[in-house]
Amino acid sequence: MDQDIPTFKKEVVNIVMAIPKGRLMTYGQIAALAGSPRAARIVGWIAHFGDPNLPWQRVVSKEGYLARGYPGGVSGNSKALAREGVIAEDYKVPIDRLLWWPVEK
DNA sequence: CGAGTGACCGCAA
DNA sequence: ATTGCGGCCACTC
Repeated sequence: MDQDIPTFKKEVVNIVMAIPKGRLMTYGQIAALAGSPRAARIVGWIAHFGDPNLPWQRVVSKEGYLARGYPGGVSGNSKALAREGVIAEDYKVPIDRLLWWPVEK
């Protein structure tokens, strides 16, 4: 199907929207799945001007640190995650065991 | 049309 | 370990 350059953006949105509750994903991961492993910045840009309806709260940095531009700051992000059962300690989440992979076995 | 920015990541020194 | 820079795509001025 006319993937027609589905616009990297569309891919990112699709992936983020597919993140299950209680799971986390990193910008680099999403960017890589979208087609560019180095376009993590674009993912961040999309988060700001893309679709605010997507669970960006489940999207964190490589080490598990919450995003900076999130509405309310990391505090709002950590609270949103806590609501889903994700324990954010020191504005950081145990991504090591909560990191979700789409092709994950 | 050209340049700059952006919620990041990876490598080099 | 920390600091600094480049890179990628899309959008705004």
